[in-house]
Amino acid sequence: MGRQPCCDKLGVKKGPWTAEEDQKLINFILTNGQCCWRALPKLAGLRRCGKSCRLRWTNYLRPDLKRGLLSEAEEQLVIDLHARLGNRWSKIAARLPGRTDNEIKNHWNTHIKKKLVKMGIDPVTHEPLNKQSKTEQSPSHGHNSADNHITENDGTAANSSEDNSSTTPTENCSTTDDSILLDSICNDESLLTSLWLDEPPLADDSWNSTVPAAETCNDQTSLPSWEDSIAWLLDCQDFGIHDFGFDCLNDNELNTTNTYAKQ
DNA sequence: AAGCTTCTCAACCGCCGTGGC
DNA sequence: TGCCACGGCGGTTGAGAAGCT
Repeated sequence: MGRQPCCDKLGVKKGPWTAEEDQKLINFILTNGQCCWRALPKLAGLRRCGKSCRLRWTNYLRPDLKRGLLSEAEEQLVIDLHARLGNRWSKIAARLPGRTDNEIKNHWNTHIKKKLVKMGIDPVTHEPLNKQSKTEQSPSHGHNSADNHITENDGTAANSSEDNSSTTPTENCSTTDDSILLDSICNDESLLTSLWLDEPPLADDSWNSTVPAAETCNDQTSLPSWEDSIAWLLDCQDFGIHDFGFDCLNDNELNTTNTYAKQ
């Protein structure tokens, strides 16, 4: 029997999104907020699966996304969080404002994994590879690496960063802000514990306040026109919010900015 | 310049957790 | 209590880009 498909496969378009589809999706979400993804395609006039719409929005169209490669500090933060949380990409992404789980997952698989292996570190356990080979006979070891990592941090991941600069070019400048972010998160055990305990992610919270619900955005007297909004969103796609300098804002500042924008 | 290989990342797939009935 | 619908997540795929010979 099995589950029903998430959407009617017949007549549902797949593959890369066109600019026109993007615009329809942006238009709809700006107008109505993020409501029922399943019904969205029909309401927005898209021949897409609701999941596909959600993915497109969260991974590409959201205006608060940073574009471009992860900075050195972000990369180090990902390594550190992965050592503690395992492949919980959404949780890791929640600690990196403007980054998506998909983006981090991709970066991990294409860059960080290789880098760690090169450095002799097992990307799964974050243990040195030779040490790993000695202990891998133990049936319990590595079975649930995430569980192991959360209970203790031997500092392997943190140490692993030392020769990062020699192995990978720094595509983005590693800012002081990034370093502060890294330090504050990595040193905050309670924060990491709360992540492990499925506390609501802050970055998502900040975003949630960005998109007005249909009921709450009726007062549009001061809002830019839809054309302006869409143009701005599409600009964000091209340049990334990072390029506007918004990434220096913390979540509260973003909230404030978003609240102000709604007024 | 052309063909081949490797890399990147957007997008899809299927499973899981949760809430409503 | 079980079923269903839905949103969300992580693993995987494949088309296009980039690099190499």
